[in-house]
Amino acid sequence: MLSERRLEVLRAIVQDYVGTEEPVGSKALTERHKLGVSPATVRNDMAVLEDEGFIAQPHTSAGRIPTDKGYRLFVDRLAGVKPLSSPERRAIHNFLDGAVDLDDVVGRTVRLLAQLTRQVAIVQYPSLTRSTVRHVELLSLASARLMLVLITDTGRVEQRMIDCPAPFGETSLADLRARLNSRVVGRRFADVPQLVQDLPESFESEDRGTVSTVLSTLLETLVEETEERLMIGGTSNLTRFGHDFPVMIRPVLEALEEQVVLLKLLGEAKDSGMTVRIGHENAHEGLNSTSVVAVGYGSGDEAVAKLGVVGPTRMDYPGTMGAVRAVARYVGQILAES
Amino acid sequence: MLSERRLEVLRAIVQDYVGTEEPVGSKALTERHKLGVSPATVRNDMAVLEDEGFIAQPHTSAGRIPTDKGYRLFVDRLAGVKPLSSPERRAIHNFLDGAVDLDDVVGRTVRLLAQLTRQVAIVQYPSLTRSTVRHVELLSLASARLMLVLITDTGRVEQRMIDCPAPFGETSLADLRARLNSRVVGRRFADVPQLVQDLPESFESEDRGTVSTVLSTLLETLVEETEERLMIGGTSNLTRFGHDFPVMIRPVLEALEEQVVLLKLLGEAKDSGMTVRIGHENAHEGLNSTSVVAVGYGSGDEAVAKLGVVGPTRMDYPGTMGAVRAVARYVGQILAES
DNA sequence: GCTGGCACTCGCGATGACAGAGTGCCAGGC
DNA sequence: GCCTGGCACTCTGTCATCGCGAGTGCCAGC
Repeated sequence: MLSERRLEVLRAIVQDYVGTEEPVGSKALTERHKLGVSPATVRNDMAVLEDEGFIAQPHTSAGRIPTDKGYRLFVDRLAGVKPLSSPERRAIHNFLDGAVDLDDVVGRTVRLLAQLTRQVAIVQYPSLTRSTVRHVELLSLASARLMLVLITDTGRVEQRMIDCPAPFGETSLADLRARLNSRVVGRRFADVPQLVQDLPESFESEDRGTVSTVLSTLLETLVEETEERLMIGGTSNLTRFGHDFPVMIRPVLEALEEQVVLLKLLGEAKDSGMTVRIGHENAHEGLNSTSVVAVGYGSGDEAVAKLGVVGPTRMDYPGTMGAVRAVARYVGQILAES
Repeated sequence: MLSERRLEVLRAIVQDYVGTEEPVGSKALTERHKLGVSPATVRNDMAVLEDEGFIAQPHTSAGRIPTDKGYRLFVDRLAGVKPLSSPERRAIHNFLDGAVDLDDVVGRTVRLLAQLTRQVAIVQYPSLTRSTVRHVELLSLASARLMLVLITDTGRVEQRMIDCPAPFGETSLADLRARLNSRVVGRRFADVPQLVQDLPESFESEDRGTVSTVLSTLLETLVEETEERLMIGGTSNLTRFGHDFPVMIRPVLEALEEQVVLLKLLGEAKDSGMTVRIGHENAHEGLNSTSVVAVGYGSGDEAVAKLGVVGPTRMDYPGTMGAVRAVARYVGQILAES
C-alpha cells in the first residue's frame, strides 16, 4: 500500500504534467506544491512510484510522467469530478435550449461538448432499442407503392419505401394504419413483433400479401435502426495533442472515421455511471494513446444512448468528467421535455 | 506567351513535385522526362517561369515548386481529366448500389470519394430548393398536436411538430391532408407558397387558425431546409498533407468543422462543369494552402447539390478530377432511379 | 525516516565543418 | 539566336562535438 504522501506526490505529478506537458522533476514539485518535505524525499517516493509502475521516465535523468496505471489510480482514488462553473452551466443551457429537432440536439451537443472539453466529442443518437413508438404512418405514393414512416418517442423519424405485391385500396390502407397504430403506439420496439404477428389474418386474402410486406418492412426497420448512428466533432482539437502528434494523430483520425469502432467504444462503457478508459485500456489499437470518458444519457431513468469525449491520456480528468456529466444530464432533460 | 517547351517544363515540374513532394531541380527534370534539352536550358526556362510567377524556390539554390498560379495554368491548359480505370469504375458501382436510403447514399458517396482520391470528401445533401414535393402527411398525435411530414422527390424526409391553437377533428385533418396534397404534390418548393395561399379561406372559421399554423410551418420547413446539410469524410487523409503539416492541418480541420464555411465553399463552385479552386483562390483563409475540386450532381439535367474534395494544392489534379466527376455522375443516376 | 550533499547521466541547444544539390552566368558552338 | 558545357557560388541538411542544466541515485548524518 502506498502511503498518503506518495499518493499526494502522484497527484501532484499528474496535475503538473497535465498542465505543462513536460516531465516533472522532484525540485519543481516541491516548489509548486506544499508537500512539506524536501526534494530528496520526493525522489525516494518517486522511485517507489516508478517501481510500482505508476510513473516512468522518458529517458534516464529526466523528470517523470504518469503511466496509464498512474492515471488510473489518479482517476479512481485521487480525483473527484470537478463541477462546472456557473458560466459554463449557463452556456450549456443557452446552447442547447434553441434546438429544434433531434438532429439539432445531437449536433449542438457535440459542438458544445467539444468546446467545453477542448477535445473530440462523440454523441450517439438515442437508441431505438429502448425507444417506444409514437406513431406509424402509411402513405400511398402510387397504386402499388407505399411509404412507411416510423416516429419514435425520441423524435426520430425513419421512412421506407414499400413495393406492394398487389394494389392496395385507400380503405384497406386506412384500416391497416388504424389497427397498426392502436397496437403499437406507446410500445417498446422490442415488443412490436409479437403485437403485430396476427395482423395479416384479419385482412381479406387479396390484401394479406401487402400487409405482410408492410409488417416485415416495419420489423426490418426496427432491427436495422438499432444499429446506432452517431455524430462527432471537435477533431481540430486533436492538434492540441502534443509535440509528437503527427504520428499519434493518424490512427486516431482513422479510428474516428470508423463508426463501428466508435460504437464499440461507447458500447464498452458501463450503462450507468461514468466510464473512463485510459490508454491501453482501450481495445482499439489506434486509441492506445488516448483516453475515453463516456457516460450514458437518457430521457428517463434509463440510458438510451451514450456520449463522451476522446482526448490524450494527458487530459484534465476531473474537468472533463465534470463537463461530460453535466452535458449528459442536460441533454437527458431536453429529450424528456420534447 | 510561353513557348511549347516552357509549358512542357512546367508540366514536368508539377508532375514531379506532386509525386515526390520535393522541390525539383533542372538535372532531375532532364533525367526523368525526355525533354531533349540539357539541364542548362531547362534552367533558363525555369528562370523565365519564375519571373512569370508560375514557379518559385523555397530558398535560394533549391529546386522549384509550382505556385498557385502555376497549378492554375497546369489545370487549365496542360492537364486533362484522367478517366478512371475500370476496376475503379466497378468499385463505384459496387459501393453505391447497395444504398438503402438517402443518408446511406450520401454516406457511401463520401466514403467512396475519400477512398478514391485519398483526400477529404464533402458531399452536400440534395438541396430542397430545386426539389419537388412527393407527399405531405399530417398526423394527429394528440387532440391539439399534429405532426407534419414532408417527403421530397430526392427521398428526403422532414418532420415538424405543430401545436394547434384549437382542437382539430379527424375529418378536418383528412380534408386538409387531401387538399394540401392535391395542390402541392409534384410541385417545386419555390412554387408552394402561392399554391396554398388561399387554403385557409375554404375552411370553417374555427379551423382556420390551425390550418394557417400548419401552412406556415410547412413554408418554414421549406425555407429552413434550404439551408443545406452535408457530410464529410476522409479527414485522416489530411495526415498525408506534407512534412510541415502540424501547422497546416489545424486551420483546415477547423474550417471543415464549420458547415457554413463548407457550404459557402461548395456554393462558390460553378453550377455546371467542374470547378477547381487552388490555394489562395479559396476565400476562406484556413484553406489557403488547399485546393478544392467540386462539381454539381443531380438526378436530372439540373444539379441539385454539389460534392467535391479538399486536398493539398500539391495534388494529382487529373486523377482527382476524374474521380470526382465519375462519382458525381453515378450518384446522379442513383438518385434518378430511386 | 527525512535531509543535504555529491557525483553521475543524459538530453538539448549551439557551434562549426562538410557534402550535395541547385542555381546563375558566361563563353563557345551549331 | 538559341542551346550547351563549365564554373563559381549559395544555401540546406547532416553530423559530430561540446558545454550546460536538470534531474537522478546513493550515502552519510541527524
